[in-house]
This record gives sequence, C-alpha cells and structure tokens, in this order.
Amino acid sequence: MRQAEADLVRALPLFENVSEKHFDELMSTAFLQRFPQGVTLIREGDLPDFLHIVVEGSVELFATHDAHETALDILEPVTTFILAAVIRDEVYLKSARTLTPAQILMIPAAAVRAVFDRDAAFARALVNELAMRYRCVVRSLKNEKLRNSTERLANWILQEDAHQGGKGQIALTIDKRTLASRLGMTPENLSRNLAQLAKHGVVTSGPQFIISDVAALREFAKPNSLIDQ
Amino acid sequence: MRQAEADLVRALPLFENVSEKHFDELMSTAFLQRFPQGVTLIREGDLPDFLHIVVEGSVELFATHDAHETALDILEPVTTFILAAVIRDEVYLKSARTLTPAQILMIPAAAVRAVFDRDAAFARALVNELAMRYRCVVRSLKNEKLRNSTERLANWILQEDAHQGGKGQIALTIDKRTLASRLGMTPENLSRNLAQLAKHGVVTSGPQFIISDVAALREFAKPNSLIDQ
DNA sequence: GCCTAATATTGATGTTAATCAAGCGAGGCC
DNA sequence: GGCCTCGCTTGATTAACATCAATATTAGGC
Repeated sequence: MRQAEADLVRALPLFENVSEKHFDELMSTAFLQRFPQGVTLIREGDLPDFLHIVVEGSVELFATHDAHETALDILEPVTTFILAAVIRDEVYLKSARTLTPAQILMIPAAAVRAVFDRDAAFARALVNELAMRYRCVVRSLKNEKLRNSTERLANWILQEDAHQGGKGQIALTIDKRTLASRLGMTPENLSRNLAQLAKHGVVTSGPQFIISDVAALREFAKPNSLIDQ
Repeated sequence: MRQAEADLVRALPLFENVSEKHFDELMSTAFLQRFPQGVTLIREGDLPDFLHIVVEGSVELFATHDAHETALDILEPVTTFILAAVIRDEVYLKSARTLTPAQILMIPAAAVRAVFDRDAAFARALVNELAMRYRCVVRSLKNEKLRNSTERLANWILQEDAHQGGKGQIALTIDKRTLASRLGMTPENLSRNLAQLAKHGVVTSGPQFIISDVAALREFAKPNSLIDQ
C-alpha cells in the first residue's frame, strides 16, 4: 500500500485515536488487494475472515432470497464494510461485489477483535461508527417503507446532486440497472419513473440528469432530514 | 425501582461488565416511570434526553412521513431503545409509544455518554449491542425488500410460535392493526393474508392462530436464517 | 464507419397491495 | 334484551409495481 492510501485509511474516524502500536498491529496483518469488476468479495452466510475497506473503486452490497436479489448499498472510498459481522463473529447478512475494478484493504477479523478487546479508543470509535451505520440502515428502512419508487428516485437525485456539488447536473457513475436495484425498483420502472419526473423538473439524457427546476423537484420529493442524507 | 427490576436491568448484556461504581452512577440519575397505554414517549426529530429501557409492558417504535406511518419494531421487556441517538447525541429517527401500560427506566443521555467515555467495559458492551441491533435492522430491511406481505406474515407466525414455546398455537398479544403495521401491510390485507394462509397450514380464530401443518407453512414461508430470528 | 452485443426504453399484461365502502360480530352500556 | 361502538372481515376498485416482449439506443470491437 502506498503512503497516500495508508494515510487515507489512518484518517478514517474508526482509526483516528487508535494508538500507533495497535494501528500498526492491524496493518501488519492486513493486505491490499486489487480486484477486477464484477467479483464477489463476500457471500452472505459465510463467516467473516476479514474486515474490508474500499480504498479505490466502488462496491455493491446486496442480498438474495428465493431467486430474488436486492442492492442494499453502494460504497465509495474510503469505507469499511461488514464491520458488525466481524465484531460479532457471525455470518455475513449481505454479499458484496465490485462494480468497478477496485482496491480493497483486508484486515484479518481476528486482529480487529483482538485490538478491540485491548484498545479503548478503538472500542469508542467502533461505537460511534456502528451507531452511525445503524442510523443509516434505519433511514433506508424508512425510505423503503414510507415512499413509493418515484419518490425514492426523486430524493436520490436531490442527494446525488448535493453529493456532486449541487450544480443541478448529475453524471451517473453506475449503470441504470444497478441504480434501479439500489432504489428498490426494476430497470423498467426506473425508466418510467425518470419519464414521470420530467413533470417535476428533471430532464434526462442518457446518463446525465439535469435538474431544471429544483423547487418543483423538492416539492414533489418532499425531502425529509429524518430519512435522507 | 424494586430490587427485582434493578437486577433485570443489571443483567442486561449492556451493563454486564460495567463496574459497580459506574453502574451506580448511571442508576443514581435514572428514574423509573409508569405510563398508561397509548402515550408517545419520544418523537422523531427531538434530541435525546434519556436512554430508555422497557421494564414492563410493550412499546412500539414507529416513524411517519407525509401523513403515512409505519411500525418499525415492537419491544418487550427488558430492552433498551434509541441507543444510537443517545450515543451520537443526534435527533431520534423513530418515535415510540406505549402499546400497553408500561414502566420505562430513563437514564439521562449525558450520563450514558459520560460513562461511555470513561468505562472501557461499557464501550465494549455498547459495540456488541449496536452491532447486534445493526444486524437486526438489516434483517428487517431484507425482509421488507425480498418478501411479499403474505410471506412476511407466514414467517412472523413461525417466529412468534417459536417465541411462545413452539406449541403450534399463538395467542396474539397485540391487536391486529398493530401487527399489520409491524408487518408492513394494511389491516385489510392482514385479514386477506391470514385467509390465504389457510391453504398453507394456518387456522385462525380471532386472536388465536393455530399451525395445523408446520411442514406446509414452512414450505410456503421459506424461512431464512439470514433474514429471520 | 459498420456490425454486434449490451443496455435502455416502451408497451401490454398480470400481480400485489392500498383505498374506499359496506357488513359482520363480540363486548359494553343502559 | 336492545343498541351502540369498535375491531375485524369481505368486496369492489384503483394504484403501484413486476414481468414479459419487442424495439430503440449506445458503446465497443474490428
């Protein structure tokens, strides 16, 4: 791992106050691995061997049941994932695959648990991280249960615009079928929903979404700080 | 608080290894309060003043948006709730109301954060608790996204039966409209879904559900250890 | 630049679930 | 007992969403 990447990982809130010694202990057993696009990194039901951190590229978390699949999240650098499974040493509830070529830092799960048992600062950072993650899933659940698919899309567009700098112009970084799954709808309905949103201030041309009328879009989307963000 | 209740709280995994001193510190500022049925205990959007623990009775966690409401969880003794909001000192994402007359132990949020900063055992217990909770919400999200309403009901019946001792006979402890909300459907559809399940080994008479054919029900429900439990 | 394959859109249809409306039934009250 | 209320059920209708099928569009490979 180059120094730049090491610094990024060190700067994660999760490691911020961990002692140098313990951080080195974690890193000495870790390794950085490069994966091509479309590789399954972990499979739900397996026991965790490593804590994963996306250092480069993007990763989709998804779950399957009875021949159905649903995307649960899409991760960008620098993010840890499957932390809860590692801490509890219980099977993954989600699978993960690379959406692009990616670099993943893998820290042996046993090392994470060992440092967690000895380093109070790490334990405290974990509490904060998990509390934050918990709240994110609660938001997802509310988004899913309280909004229809067009509203979810409208709010995603607002959030993604903010994330891309609020220029009122979004360039898709994932393909539409992945976005559809992420938003809990079929690709067909994503198309139809985008067509619907033309009435509410969104112009689309291929992978470019332009918000032509923010007020109208917000009026329709009804963004809610207790669901979004 | 009587000794019996104090012991129940002390026995929570969350407080298991907390020093006597710190536990007393938490309890000295806490108070036990009795609420009638139907009282709103917390409101989403408010900042947390207390960590709540259901000591007696049952509590519904729910969320609202745009004139819609959905139940997110139903809690029985002895359970903490809104822990993540307290830790992060951020607004509640859920509201809570009593479904029955209830006793709630309320620990000032500031005290929880203070002990969390000083007691490593408490921090570690919090990590475990939050990781567990996180996994529960992920299961809920998968349940919601990967199953239709009849399947959710079928699996709820299987789980509730196990919870009530696996006698193949369930007595509803909440009314059906609450159960419907909990399962993400309308009361009307709960009725219809129960009628559907007659074909799959469930006989109902009022608030009594009898599993007449477990094999048939399991065949239909397709329980999944990565979603249920 | 053209062909091909993958991706996206559009249309038709079926399924699932919400809504609106009416009816049933058990328990409480006079 | 009769009536009322409330919770539940049943039916009819509509809305949301998935699925299947066909067509259009785009991006790569040569």
